[in-house]
Amino acid sequence: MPQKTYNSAKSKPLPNRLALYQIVMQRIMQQLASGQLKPGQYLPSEWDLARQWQVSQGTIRKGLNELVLRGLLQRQQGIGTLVTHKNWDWGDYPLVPSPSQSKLSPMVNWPVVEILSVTAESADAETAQQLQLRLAESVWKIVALWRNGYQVVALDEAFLPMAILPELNIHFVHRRGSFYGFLLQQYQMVLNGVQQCLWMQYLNKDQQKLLKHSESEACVCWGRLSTNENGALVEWRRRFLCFGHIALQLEGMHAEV
Amino acid sequence: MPQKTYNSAKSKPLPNRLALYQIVMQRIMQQLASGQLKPGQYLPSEWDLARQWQVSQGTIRKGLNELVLRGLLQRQQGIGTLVTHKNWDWGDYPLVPSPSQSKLSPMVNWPVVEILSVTAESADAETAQQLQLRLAESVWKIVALWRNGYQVVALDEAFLPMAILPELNIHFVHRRGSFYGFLLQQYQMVLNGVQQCLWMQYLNKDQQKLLKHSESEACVCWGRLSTNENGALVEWRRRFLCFGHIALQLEGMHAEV
DNA sequence: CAGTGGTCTAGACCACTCG
DNA sequence: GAGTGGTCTAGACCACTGG
Repeated sequence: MPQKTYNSAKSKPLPNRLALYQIVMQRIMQQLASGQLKPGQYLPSEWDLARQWQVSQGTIRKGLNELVLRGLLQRQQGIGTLVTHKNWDWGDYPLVPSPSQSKLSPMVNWPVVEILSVTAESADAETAQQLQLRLAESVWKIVALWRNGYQVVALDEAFLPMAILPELNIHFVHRRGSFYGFLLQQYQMVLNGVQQCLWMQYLNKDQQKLLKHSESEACVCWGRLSTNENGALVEWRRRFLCFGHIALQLEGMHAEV
Repeated sequence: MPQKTYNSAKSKPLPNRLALYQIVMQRIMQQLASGQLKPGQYLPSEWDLARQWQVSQGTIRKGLNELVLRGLLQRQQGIGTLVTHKNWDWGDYPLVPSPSQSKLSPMVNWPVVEILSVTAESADAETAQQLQLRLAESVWKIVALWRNGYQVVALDEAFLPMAILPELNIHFVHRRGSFYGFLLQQYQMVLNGVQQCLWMQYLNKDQQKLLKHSESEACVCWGRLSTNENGALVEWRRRFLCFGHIALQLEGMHAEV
């Protein structure tokens, strides 16, 4: 009689199936998106989850570790695993006082988003290249403004191929707090940033007005390209940043040893 | 007779010992620093390393995975594990054409560093706060200029507590290509970035001259705080960036699924 | 002390690449 | 088919936290 060893497929021999630890990740993320798991809340222990979902503790562990890397969870030896306070749409990075003016206490601020518009457009050269679309192919354009208190700190322009998200409901998007949470709940889609870059460019009139930015100065722009779990390019997002005496803290650049 | 199971200490019951997978990491990094392993070169297979260093394949695996996360190695299923082409001092991030002008081919450029000076100074307010020193405590200040071809792209100012690196040999530093490689070889010290942030500030006269930057415009500044493997703060580095039509590509923000 | 996450092992099978 | 990395299991022990 063969002993129970590696039952990879769980009766599903497809080559394209998700790994068990990825299913673990998805389950956790769905609980996050649905609100069943809230920031600050503790998860069941690894062994409990293993029993509950009928996989080994090591597999649960690997799945949770991936979510720790993504900044969704954090762990404390001897205590447990809990959900971080994270702003998905902003992209993990809080605002702090600029180091060059750091007499203040290190207050960490999370800006708040307001979605200004969701429109159907045709891809311009930049968007087409980033998302690997043909020129003028249909995309959704989402414009959003980030505020830290009363101060405007960033303008987002996100572009998503309409082919991938055909029935994106504009009103739904507007009502939600988190756009990425919306994607997860409506499309079971988890975005995974694959490339980021940083550059400077001059703003157009509309952008200047929204950011109250002067015409003569270039603005810092932070671009991010994201895929879904199948590797398809889903979003190209440009973020125009308005630093006052504020800095963007990119912490946790690597896993801690 | 007890079967061989978990022999954690390897005859070293200290509580502060490094984990085996961290020793694996150090060995690999030392081979990188010494030049025994070169960019593009393949490592022995996981099983070979496991036999060679008398640990299990899973432990080798975990160590290598950490180095993949740090961008030092990359893996290809069915092929092997190889050393990436990486510029330690620059911090992993290549220069690419700015997306807003992306008619060009996606040429990736690695800038070249020139160390301008290594001096002993006393910590100013910003440095003291970042490195958690007392005001005016002794630090090394290293100034370096980054060029992409003939174009100056960044100015680095790094501060390191003299207490941690008492005998830093100035001539040694100057002769080396990589400062972090130098630290690894001379001090067996591996820096681990723990915090990064991004802000804008005006440059002083010296900085303006080196970067050929105008007085009236603010410059993008990228700060990075690093510890050694014991968690001691070792370096506060400010990088003043001069984007032309160039962008800084921050790829591999998260582990790929 | 019990319970949690962290490390480690041994062994199995899967998926991919190449000759 | 041989060899590589990728996933998974079962079981062990360690290190930390709290009551």
